[in-house]
Amino acid sequence: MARAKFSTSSEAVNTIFYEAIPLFAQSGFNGVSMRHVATAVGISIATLYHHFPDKQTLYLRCIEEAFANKAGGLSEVLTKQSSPEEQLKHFIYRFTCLMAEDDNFRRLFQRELLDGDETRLQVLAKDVFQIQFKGITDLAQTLAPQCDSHMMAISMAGLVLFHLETTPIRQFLPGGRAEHNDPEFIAEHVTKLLLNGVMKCGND
Amino acid sequence: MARAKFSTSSEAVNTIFYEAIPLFAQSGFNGVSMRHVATAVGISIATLYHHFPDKQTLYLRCIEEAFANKAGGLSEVLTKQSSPEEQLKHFIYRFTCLMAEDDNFRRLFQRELLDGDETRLQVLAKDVFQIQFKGITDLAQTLAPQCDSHMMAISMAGLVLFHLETTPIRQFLPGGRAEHNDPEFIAEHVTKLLLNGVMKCGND
DNA sequence: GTCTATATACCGATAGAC
DNA sequence: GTCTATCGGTATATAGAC
Repeated sequence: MARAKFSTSSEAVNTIFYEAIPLFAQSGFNGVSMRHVATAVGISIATLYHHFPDKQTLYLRCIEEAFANKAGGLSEVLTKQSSPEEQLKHFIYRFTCLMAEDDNFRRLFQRELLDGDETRLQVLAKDVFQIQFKGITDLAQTLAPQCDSHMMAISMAGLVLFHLETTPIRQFLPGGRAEHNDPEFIAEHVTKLLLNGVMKCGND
Repeated sequence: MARAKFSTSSEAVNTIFYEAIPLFAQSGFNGVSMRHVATAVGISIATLYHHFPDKQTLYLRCIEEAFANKAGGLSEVLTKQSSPEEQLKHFIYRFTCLMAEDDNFRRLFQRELLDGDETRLQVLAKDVFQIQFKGITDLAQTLAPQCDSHMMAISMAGLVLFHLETTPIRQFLPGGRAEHNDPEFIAEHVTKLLLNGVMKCGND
């Protein structure tokens, strides 16, 4: 019998999450084998199966773990500021930084949009995003009462996320520069665009 | 010897593309086996390998094929209209319809953003998107000369694509309604947002 | 809690006949 | 151009010892 690497089960499980989440975020469900995960953790496949009944369950628990850790940070983003414009500016800046600093979360989310079945997306929407998304629609409602706040909330999040999502290819597209990947630069561009529209975007 | 299903090699190859592209778009490179493709086409694995040397090459040729078919459609989108506002409105509408009607193309693009290595993204940018993207930056330059046209072009495309990308989860988020998935509805929302900004988005 | 060993299935890829 | 048969490797998952 090999010496126990972890003294408690939850210690082992946490280490498995720590190693597996970046792997799944990087290569996706089908791109990561139980062997990969076990090797990364430094345990055998059998031990991995001792902690999780199957690969599907391991993956889902990783998703839950990665998203649960993020829900708290998203809540802080929507604190009240003086004016609606300040609220928007503050939200975009914090949201951009939060998404930029955690590629794992962002990539897992993108992968779920592509591969998640209806049940999984429903759980994700209800249990992880609902409260935060409601906060964004409320902000949109304050800023533009005459507008569809659901569409506006999607637009606000999408502007930020698409800039981050396209980071690896933008350097090869006309006009792409390194500073375009700076969260502060992205946040400033998105805020100006949202506040003024495309025609007056360069003005302050 | 089995009777020949296809009379020419290119006929077989085209049928392989026709079956393989939706499979790769749906499940990704690692989610589709050569067996799956061969079965979908109605040929054996060995026959598939007669037409493509390996799986990697098949996948890359599928990407090229799917994207080549789209490049033409994107060119038409940037025809000159009377005013810059009309140009923008026309571009957003055509771009939205084009992306909405071809899930395969859009999903393959999203997957490449997640999984494509630097070489593949460079080829994609230079050979597929460069000309079209240059057209969008030119439009952005016309609309907002004082603005970073690269950032603005990304924002314009991102607004449309993120609405399409989040279609499967939006129905579970607060305020989500079926008509939010209508390309015309999306195009109208995005156009208004770009032209007026968030504060005046509901006005015409 | 961890291991070795193994069952079973599928993977990508090839050989060689027709 | 297409097939059957097969190779070597890896996948998920389990059995059973310690």
